[in-house]
Amino acid sequence: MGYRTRQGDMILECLKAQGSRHMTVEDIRAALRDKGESVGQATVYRHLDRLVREGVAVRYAGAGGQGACYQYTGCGEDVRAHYHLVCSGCGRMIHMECGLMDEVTTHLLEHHQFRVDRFRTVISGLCRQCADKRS
Amino acid sequence: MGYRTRQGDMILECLKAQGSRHMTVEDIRAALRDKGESVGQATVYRHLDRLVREGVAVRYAGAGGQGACYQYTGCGEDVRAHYHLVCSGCGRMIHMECGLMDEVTTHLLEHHQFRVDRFRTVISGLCRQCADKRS
DNA sequence: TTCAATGCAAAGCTTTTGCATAAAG
DNA sequence: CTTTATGCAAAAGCTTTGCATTGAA
Repeated sequence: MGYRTRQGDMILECLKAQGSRHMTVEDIRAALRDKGESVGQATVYRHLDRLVREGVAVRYAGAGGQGACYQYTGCGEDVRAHYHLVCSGCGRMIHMECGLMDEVTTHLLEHHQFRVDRFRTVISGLCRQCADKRS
Repeated sequence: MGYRTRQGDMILECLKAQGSRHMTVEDIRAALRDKGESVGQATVYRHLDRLVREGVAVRYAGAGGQGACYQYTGCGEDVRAHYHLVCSGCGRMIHMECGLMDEVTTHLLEHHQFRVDRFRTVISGLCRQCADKRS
């Protein structure tokens, strides 16, 4: 399902190379441009949507309401269920495997008729270090 | 600094009347239209920006990069805690005020050293209707 | 009378879509 | 050869800006 292309590989590489940092669509295009490559913006959007759908990346709103941020998670569909916490201070991502969150998933389904998509859900907040720094 | 106007008062009233719920710019215009009032969208944006700057309201990103959400805070009083569920099928947003989620907030802080920001956190998934439609 | 606020329309952004062309399998 | 991916440009949202006009003080 889906052909493998040079552009797709390059976009994924770009995200991976950023480690715990997120990138906007323009960040990605700029990074590719620096390597002498040019990829259409529609193509970037289409690949990022796919990566998010597959759980390889997450998408969340950037500061100030501007363009969306994308970040590599390094986990595919077959990885054990977990949620992603992203620190809005340092950008670090925490993979959270926890019984309580499994309970939440079940609770939302049974009591709120809502089927959570863990791959699209990003819990935003501050990690310990960043929270300390601000108080 | 600034004149007091009918439009400004009406917009603030609108937000206040929603209590712990947020509104988009269009929600506000629609509510005013229901009262037989018509306020230009630029005016609504300008007032909301001001209210956010003054700390009277907060702004956060809505679903999938769509319109921003604004919520009355009551000048520093705590906004009543709730999480946002967004259906990726129909785009509808569900406000979830629930004891279990309060527990989650506490749990994340105490066991994962993570301070959740409810306004930036959007739980993505499918609502009942959309889930049924797809199976 | 003065100066800020309004409303409209135009402009700016980000993201999506349609379609002919190129590339993968 | 068939099907998917690409890239361009156009379209589609949301938000901001410019400017003549209205309304507050």
